[in-house]
Amino acid sequence: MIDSLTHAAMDHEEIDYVLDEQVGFLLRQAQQRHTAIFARMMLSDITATQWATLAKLHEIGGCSQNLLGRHVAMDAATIKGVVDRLLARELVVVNADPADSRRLTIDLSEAGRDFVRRAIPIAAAITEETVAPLDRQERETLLGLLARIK
Amino acid sequence: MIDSLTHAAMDHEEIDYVLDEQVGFLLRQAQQRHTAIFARMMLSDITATQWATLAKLHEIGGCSQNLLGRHVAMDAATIKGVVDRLLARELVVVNADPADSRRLTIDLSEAGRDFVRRAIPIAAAITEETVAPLDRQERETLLGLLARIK
DNA sequence: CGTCAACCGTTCGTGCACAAATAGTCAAAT
DNA sequence: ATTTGACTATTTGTGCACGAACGGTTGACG
Repeated sequence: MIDSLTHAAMDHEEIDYVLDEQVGFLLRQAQQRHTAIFARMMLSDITATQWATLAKLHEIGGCSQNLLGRHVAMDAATIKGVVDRLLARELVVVNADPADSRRLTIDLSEAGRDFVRRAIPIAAAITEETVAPLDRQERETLLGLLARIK
Repeated sequence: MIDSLTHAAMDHEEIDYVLDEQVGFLLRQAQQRHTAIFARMMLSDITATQWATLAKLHEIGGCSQNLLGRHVAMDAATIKGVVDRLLARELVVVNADPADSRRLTIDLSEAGRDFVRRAIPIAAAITEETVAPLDRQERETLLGLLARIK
């Protein structure tokens, strides 16, 4: 009797869906905290996306705008806005590609290179602060898992 | 000689900062993928934040707008926009709180309750798809680590 | 040679996210 | 009873993020 009642209840029972245990909800909150840490610690009100763009230019050197966007996981519309704001701060320079008139070549300006040099230790500290609740092994685990679902 | 050269190099060497290994950059990309999965699978062009709001209302019942925002990790300005869009779709209803004229009470509408019932299995499938590259134990680990840095 | 598919940058519209400022309301302490 | 401080919702402004559409360029292929 109890069994049949239980079984009948199961038939109509909703899936156990608890918002606070969903990976998407947790991802959003983790990123919110990271963004807040970034805004508090980074120089000159540079945002995380702007920093990603500068850091990638520092890694790979000059690059067409769209390709740069692919390197930092931004679509064409987004990278354009980011580059425009970096341009307004004179941290990057834009040149027409003489060999292909479709392309704009984006480079760090001298001020941009200087900024990156000063900001790298801060960016490292931001990462450290973001994962501060985790020990060294847990940090490695988290990076590995995130890389696999990205 | 080699040692002293190495040591001299270390003195001026920049911190090893590789963008693709930074937790913030990986978090953003993981969330981008989740958002894309969500947009592809969810009903009626409901976004992940709108869904979070509906699902939380389903969990806790009616709620003031600001408190609802705190439950779903959105500030007052953000939750207002989300509620406005849900209101335009007639998935929620708004009533003045008779006991406190500052408050607006947000509730699921009948259509909203119906939508949540139909969407819960889909939301569960979206979570499943997001963590599909991970096995059961890795999923648990990821949720635990994210919860600690959120 | 033409054309055609693939690529480049740009623009528009929608939707989060948050800081800061505003105005109204409430409760509690003086 | 007034004031104080906390809370409510709202508005404005800036910055991602992405889909969709556009026009221009390139290179390859028939």
